[in-house]
Amino acid sequence: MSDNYHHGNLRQALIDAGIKIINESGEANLSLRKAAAMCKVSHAAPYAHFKDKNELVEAIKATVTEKFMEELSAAADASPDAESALVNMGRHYVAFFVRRPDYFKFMFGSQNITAHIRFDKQYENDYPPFDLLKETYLKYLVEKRLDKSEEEKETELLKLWASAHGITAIACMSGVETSFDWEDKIFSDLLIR
Amino acid sequence: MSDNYHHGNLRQALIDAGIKIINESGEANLSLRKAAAMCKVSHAAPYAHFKDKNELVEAIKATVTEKFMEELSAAADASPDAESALVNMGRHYVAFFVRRPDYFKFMFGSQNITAHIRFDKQYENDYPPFDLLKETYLKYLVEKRLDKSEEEKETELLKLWASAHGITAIACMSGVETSFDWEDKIFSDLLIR
DNA sequence: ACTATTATCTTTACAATGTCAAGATGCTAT
DNA sequence: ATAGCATCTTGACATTGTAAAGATAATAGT
Repeated sequence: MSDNYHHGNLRQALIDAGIKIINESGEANLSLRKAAAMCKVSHAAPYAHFKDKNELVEAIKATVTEKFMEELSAAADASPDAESALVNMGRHYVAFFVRRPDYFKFMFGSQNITAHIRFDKQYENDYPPFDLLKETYLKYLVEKRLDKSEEEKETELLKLWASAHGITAIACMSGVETSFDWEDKIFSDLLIR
Repeated sequence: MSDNYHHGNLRQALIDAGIKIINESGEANLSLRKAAAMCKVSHAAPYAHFKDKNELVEAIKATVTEKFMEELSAAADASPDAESALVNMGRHYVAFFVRRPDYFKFMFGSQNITAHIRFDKQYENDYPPFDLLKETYLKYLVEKRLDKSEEEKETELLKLWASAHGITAIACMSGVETSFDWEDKIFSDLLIR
């Protein structure tokens, strides 16, 4: 192939450029034209490989999902049994994205909310729904006369919030199918302990 | 106030217009100029009330959070004790956004992933990480010789995924503070039952 | 009541972007 | 060798965010 005119593998190069842009300056800065420029190609060249910007975005997401899968599989394979595989996968699920928060924001679009889990100090939370949850949870502990360690409390509160948030995220995804009303059961389950 | 020139409460009107746009055609379609047009005001008028587009977006988010809080508070207030308040809040947490998935997408940007929780039929999932989790969970059941109902399995699988996803989302938010390594504990906790 | 100040809004302008259309270039199969 | 196709370029246009300059209305101070 000639050096200038035909790029060789522009499609993959555009995906890589896109990932680089997202890593360096967030999704807001991702544009077809910038990705094209990084590949030293005209601004309309991407249209030979992607129908529109969204198709590039989807391709990038597919690539990230692939990497994600590799890490999860490795975690599962490295575990002696399924139980530890589950725990390990959970850990890597979190770790993969925590290492690159921009990926998570890109894939799932997380918000910038400041919330303080700790109980030992009074913090100002800027997300009232979390405050309410925290307060209610504390009331629950008092009512039930449960005496938990700082650590236990943080774990449980985070579990409650994470489950609510995670379930909501999943429920808002178009294709989730369940056969019964799982919500109630899950939230009460979380408290029986 | 004069009718044309000074709007009266343009700031709130822009927020309302923004919410309407998001409800009707998603966040991608939200633009300062459209919101301004809906308020019958020139395209630069919003700059008297918002520094830039992001400030309008943040104001809209604050409004949504307010409504969200109202629903959660109502749920808590209507509950006889804190335990049921927690369960109720969880239910309304989900319900609020499920009623308007666009709000959740706007607030937290959820993806369109198709995943099938059900075990009684073989579905094609388009999100491999979920498949892996499902498989591993099934292995776990076999290894431990656990015999659970379809309903129990679905609940538990969803709980696992939701927790992982929710914890990740929360961990990727900038300001979350914890005092210890909660991840491990949470994932193993979820299995002890 | 009059004027100065400020908040609000308009008009104009520009750069970045997504997208389309027309054409150029190089590859490949017949 | 040539026809057809994939790939890329150039040029154009509409949408958008944003800045600057000025117009208009409300308000405060005198």
